[in-house]
Parts: sequence; C-alpha cells; structure tokens
Amino acid sequence: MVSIKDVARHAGVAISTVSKVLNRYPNVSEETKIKVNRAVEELNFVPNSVAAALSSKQAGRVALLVNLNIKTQAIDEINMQYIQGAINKAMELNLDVITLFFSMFKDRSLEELIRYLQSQSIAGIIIFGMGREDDILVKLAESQKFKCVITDASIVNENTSSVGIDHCRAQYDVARKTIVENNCKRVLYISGQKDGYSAREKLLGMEQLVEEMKLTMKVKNGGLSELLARNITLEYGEYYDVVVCSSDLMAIGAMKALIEMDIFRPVCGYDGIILMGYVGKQMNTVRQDFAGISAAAMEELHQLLGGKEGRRVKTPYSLVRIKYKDIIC
Amino acid sequence: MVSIKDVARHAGVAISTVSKVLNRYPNVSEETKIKVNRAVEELNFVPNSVAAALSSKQAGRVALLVNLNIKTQAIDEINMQYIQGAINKAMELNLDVITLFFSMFKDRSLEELIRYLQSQSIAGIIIFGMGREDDILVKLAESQKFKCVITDASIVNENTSSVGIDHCRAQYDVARKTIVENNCKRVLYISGQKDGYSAREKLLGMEQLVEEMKLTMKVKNGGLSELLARNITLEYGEYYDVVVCSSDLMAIGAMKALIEMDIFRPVCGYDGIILMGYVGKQMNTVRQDFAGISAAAMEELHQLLGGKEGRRVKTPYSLVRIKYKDIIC
DNA sequence: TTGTAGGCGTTATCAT
DNA sequence: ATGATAACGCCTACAA
Repeated sequence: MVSIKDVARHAGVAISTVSKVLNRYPNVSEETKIKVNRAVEELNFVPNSVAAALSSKQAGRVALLVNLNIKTQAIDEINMQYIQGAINKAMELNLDVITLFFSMFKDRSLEELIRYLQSQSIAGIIIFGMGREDDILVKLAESQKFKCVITDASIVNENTSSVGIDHCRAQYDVARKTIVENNCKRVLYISGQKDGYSAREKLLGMEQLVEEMKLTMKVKNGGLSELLARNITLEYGEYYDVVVCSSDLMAIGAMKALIEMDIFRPVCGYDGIILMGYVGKQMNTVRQDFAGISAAAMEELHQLLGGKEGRRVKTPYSLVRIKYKDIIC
Repeated sequence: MVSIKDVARHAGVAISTVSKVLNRYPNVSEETKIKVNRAVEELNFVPNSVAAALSSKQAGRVALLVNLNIKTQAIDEINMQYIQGAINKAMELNLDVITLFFSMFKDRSLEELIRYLQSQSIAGIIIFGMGREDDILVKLAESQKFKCVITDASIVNENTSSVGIDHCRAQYDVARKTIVENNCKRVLYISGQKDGYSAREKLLGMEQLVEEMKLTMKVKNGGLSELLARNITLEYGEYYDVVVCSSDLMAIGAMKALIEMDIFRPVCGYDGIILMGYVGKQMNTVRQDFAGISAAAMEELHQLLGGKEGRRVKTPYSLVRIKYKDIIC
C-alpha cells in the first residue's frame, strides 16, 4: 500500500507538508502543492481513512441508525433509499459510514451505546425514522456527545439538526386535495404512532383543515400498521366519506378493506412508496424523496462536523398518484 | 475515552498483556486474565476497532457490495435483508462493516476499486446479487486481493466462497409443483439476465424438467424486468399452459398481464418477496431466506479471514404461496 | 513556508 | 508468562 510517506519521498517534501496539501491547509506554496499533487497522481495514492480517523477526532466517521422493522418489509424501500442517499453523499463528502439498526441496541443502555459509538471513532450520527418510543435515541441526541441529524423529528440543539418535510403542511395538503376532489364532509383519520413526532405534526395539519373546511373528523390510531388500519376501516369505514391515512401502508390496508367491503371511499396515503402502484386503486399520497432527505441529512451532518450549529432543514415534497404503469420497468 | 492503557494501569500489567488477554492469546496465566477482565469491567472498556484495524492487517474490516437497482425499488426488500443479515452477523463476530453500492464503481477501473478498498483497510468483501455483466466484480474476486464471498454466483478459489441456494433444483422444484398441480404441457419460461450465473443454473433445472416430463418449452429472456415479462406474456401467454418466471417481479408482471388479458394461466415465481402478497392471485414461488444467506456469507467470510479455503455453501429454500393475509401486520 | 516530532489506540515482535 | 517497544498511517502543534 502506498502511503503518505511514499508520496512525501516522491515529491521531495516532508510528510506533514503532504498532509497539509491533502487537507487543503493554507500556507502552502503553489509550487509544493503542484509537486505533491503530481506525486499523488503518479503513485495513485489514496489516503487511508482508518488511519485518519484514528489520528484526528475530527475525522468524519458517521453512523447511520436505521429503524428497521422486520415485520413490514414492504417499506424496506424507504430505509433502502435512506441508506443509499446517505452513503452516496458521504462518499462525495469523503466521510466514512457505518450502518447500524435500532434493534441492535434494544436492550442496551445509553452509556453502552455511547461507548460503542466511541469505540468506532464515530463523530456524527444520523437517525432515520425515530419515534418517541425510541427513548434511548432521543437521549442520545440530547446527550450531545456526537453531532447528530434526525429525520422526521424535531430535536434541535447546538449539535443536533432535524431534516425532513413539513409534515403539518403536507398532511394538510394531501387531505385537502382528496377531500375537495370528492366533496367529503366526514373524515376518518388513521394516524401513526401515538406520540410520534411526525404523528403530532400531521394531526395538527388535519385539525387545521377540519376547522377551515368545517368538517367532522374521527381520529383512530393505526400504529403504522397495515392490519390495524384495515381493521379500523372495516369497523368504521362505512360511516365516513373519506379515509385519510398517515402512511401509505395504512392507506393500502384501508383500501383493501374497502374493496372487500365493496364500498367506495376515497383514501389518501403518505410517503409515496412504490407499493401503492400494486393495489389496483389509485390514491393521492405525499411523495417524499427519501434519498434526497438523507443526502440532505448527510450534508447537514457535514456542516455540523465543521462547526455549524444545529437547525431545522425543510425538504420539498409533492402530491402524487402512483400508477402501476408508471412504476414498472 | 478509556483506552487499553488505562486498563493496563488499572490492572497493574503491561499494555501488551491486556492486548493478549483481549485477543485470547495463549500463554497468559489465569490470574492475570482475571485481573485484566476485572479492570475491563470496572472501566467499561470497549476496544477501539479503528485502532485495531490500523494496527493489524488481519483486523476484520469487511465491505458489503450491494447491487442496488434504483428502478426496481420493489425488491429493495431483498437487498435490505441482505444488508441486515450481514451487519447483524458481523456485529456478533466483531467485524466492522462498510456498505457500498455497485453504482459507485460503474465507471471506475478495477485498480481504483482495489485501491479504494485498501484505503479503507478492507480485508474481506461480500458481493450481493452480482451478474455476469458486472465484470469488474468478477475480476475483483478473481484478483484474490481480498477474501471474498459471493451470493448467487459460483466463483470459488482459494480466497473466494460462494453462498446460496441450489438454483437448479429450486427452479426445477417450483416449476414441477406448478406444472403437476395444473397438469400443464406447454411451458413459457421467462428467464433472467442473459449470462447471469443463476440464470444459467435455473435454465438447467427447467431443461431437466422438460425432458423428464416430456414437456415443450419456449424460453424468453425477461431481463428480470417486470415490464418485459409483462410484454412477453401479453404476446405469448395465451399459447402456453403455464408461465414460469425466474423472479417474483417478472411473475407479477406476467400475472398482471394475464389478468388484463382475462385468461387464466398458472404462474410461478422465484424469491419469495412480500410484494407477491399484494397481487391478488397467489402463485407458487421459491422462498429464499436472504437474511440467512447473508449471515451465512458473513460467517463464511469470517472463516476465510481465519485462513480457511474458499468453497461452495448451499443454503436451504422452500416452496411457498404468499397470501395477503399472511404478510400484513 | 516547511520540517520535526509526538501522539491517536492497537497489535506484534522481541527480549526478559 | 510478562513487558518494552516498534510499527500501522495519518494529523498537528511547534520549531526552524
């Protein structure tokens, strides 16, 4: 393996000089820069990121914490895009990434988790799909031991940013569109995890809408479960004009139930997953660009690692209907 | 951060002694082992794997190479299970993992790829879902610069193992079952990527079956594309008794086409993905335990890193029908 | 502006 | 059986 030492020798300068050039320090003459860069080229030198990570605590090792729910593989799509977007952006930014799953820490303490991350020389973490029930992770962010970016939540402090779409507005938008299109009055709203961060925001959006349009609304907690949403719909569906769901999976459960009941009610979902195209009936939904969100999260983490303060970053969304013909290829 | 040095001091021994205890070297007295382990406990010491990786080339850093096809997110399920199974097993075995995607190396040379992996101190790699067209990866395995495990292929050499189910038998089994159940004679077989490793094996299984049962068979290349399978079925479906597909996605495409054509033909798939439950019509398919396969792959890589020779590892499979009711939760 | 040298936390090779 | 000590490859004061 060709090391910085070889480059230094080849270029006729000191090791530290090479390091400075590589890390774009000021106070290096154009001339030596060129010498060094040529040596790098000629030797095909690629810096060893492991050594870099060991040497400086600043080095960008990043952990992805993914909330992988084994039971609903249908939404692996979302996590996969999260992972993909993050890793690709990380490569661009020259950050090293390790991927971890919530389940790995289910019965570990906060301290253990922190020690594990430290043993991996992790400087920053991104948490995907955290809910209120994942209290270790909430505490992890609040401990501020690491730079931290969270999607779909709203913890913000000096070392923590949140990235994601405006759930309140998005939920409002998609529900309004569906309701107006179908001229509905009585809304059955199947919400997500109780006490989830985004669940609260979405509910807020619904309440605004209800007030504004003078609707009536029944709220049931579907726990992000397709089955629960199905059962709720079987029980209450016929008494309402529209079923608004805070996730596509629940929307699918609701729609399948309605089809079985042989009654028509418009249903709208939330997320924009491909699976929506396989259900037969089209529904309005909110398309989030998950890969984009996680790329933005990585970018934001990069900023935090560079010393910037935590903040809230809003990402764009759009309203769509997903058709089978559009998604197959 | 508490380091090996602290442990040494706390236990009243030398650093190297601690290291020996931690890595289960022989020639350490019971007494000192106990002393050291107590110190480890008391200080909550967790070894820094980055430093270990830097110090010893043996250290187990592993790269996952995943073939992520952005266009067919429906099968992210498979890759997600691969990733999950591998990472969980790696944690068990104390191996560090980084995840990479084929797309990152699309227009890079083999040498660049090797250098990149070396710069990450990677000792072993697992390649998921490689096809013949990914020639860089084939060369990567053949270069033997790293210990290597491959799923769904069959490169085996001193430093390379292959892990996966017996595609020839599995394809034979699922097709036979479907054909016998429906008493078919004329088979339309939609195969996968031309020249893919597993595609060849599956075709072999079909040819055996055709000969054995005295069937006639037309083989069309569906390129693992739902759309292509759909079009093939639209064109040829009616002239055959059964449509055998070498992937679930293609089976779904075929089934949807048949439903549109309003004719019934049994269809069978391959992989056992959840999406099969959303199509409405049940089909026979081969269920592979992808997480199990990748766990086995990681285990095998661990063996290779420990000095064992490459080999072929067969994993189990089963024939199933996936029903909507079974998969929702 | 450039170079020297110490350190990051381990592992591994020697002596002892 | 145990302990110094030199790597591993890089970063970064600090000195020149």
